[in-house]
Amino acid sequence: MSPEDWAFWDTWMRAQRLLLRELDRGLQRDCGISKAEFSVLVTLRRPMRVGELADALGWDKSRVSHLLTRMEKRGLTARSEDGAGGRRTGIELTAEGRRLAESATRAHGANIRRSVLDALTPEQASAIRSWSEELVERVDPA
Amino acid sequence: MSPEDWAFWDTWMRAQRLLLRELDRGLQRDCGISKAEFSVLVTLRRPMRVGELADALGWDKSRVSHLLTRMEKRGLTARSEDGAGGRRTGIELTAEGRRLAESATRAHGANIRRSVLDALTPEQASAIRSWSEELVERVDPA
DNA sequence: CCCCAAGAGTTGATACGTCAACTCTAGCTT
DNA sequence: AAGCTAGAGTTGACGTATCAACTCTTGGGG
Repeated sequence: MSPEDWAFWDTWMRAQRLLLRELDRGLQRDCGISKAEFSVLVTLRRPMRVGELADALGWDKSRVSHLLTRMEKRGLTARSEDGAGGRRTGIELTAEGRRLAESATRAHGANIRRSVLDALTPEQASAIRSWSEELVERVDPA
Repeated sequence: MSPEDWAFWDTWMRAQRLLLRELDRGLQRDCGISKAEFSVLVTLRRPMRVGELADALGWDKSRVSHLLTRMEKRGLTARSEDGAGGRRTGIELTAEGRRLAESATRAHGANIRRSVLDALTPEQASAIRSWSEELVERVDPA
């Protein structure tokens, strides 16, 4: 790696970190939740199993389980008690969770638009899109 | 935010996460250190104060202090005992730390080149470079 | 029918980042 | 010189991510 390569890489990663930090703080400030919690809220649109949610998010089951435990304590999600027939029915949002999902989507979307999308030129957007798609395809074709 | 905007954003962030995860694992596998530790190793080329290192990295002092405590336990860095004259002399790499810094730079650089740089078209690279520079300038002009 | 193997989910240990509170020192004020 | 304040550094608490170990259920052989 040449010094220019390192400089390019450092700047890129620095921009990335600054952006994520700004968005995280916005979400925390406006809605009182973390980005991970936001992801759960918008993904859990219907009752699911833990494994299903983990797959949808591309996360590890353990991470989902820990996060659900914390969200459950705050009344955002619920684990349904094992059904009488012995079937596990899974997890779902509470009414409070659904309400938050709605308002957080609005607030977070506005932040993203303002901090990122509005500042992108069409060429930048298409280059980033193509790079992202290629990388996802290469690393995680599923 | 339109559904296309959300899809664009989700793909971008997903690519970012996959990339960082891959590089982190490579660094851990090849050198036994985290990305944060790598940053300290390459930045701490001479004895410094904690605050100076924190500024250079753009991190908070507390984070640096915690990380130094962990790295010290593993023999990578040392806090110099307060000098006789009452001057604080700060922190530095051990010989082991210097050795690791050298080899990790090589290994990590090769991973970055292979996973990222070699896969970028010139247009993608220049779009990403310009976006990164603009964002860093906007958010953290220092 | 019993046992066991596989999968789902949870838990605990450890590492990490952030925030706020704390300690210590040095330089300044009076 | 005594006290105060500002800045540096550390620590503790908490939320979070990852890994491995564990439990529980279930479904399939014997």
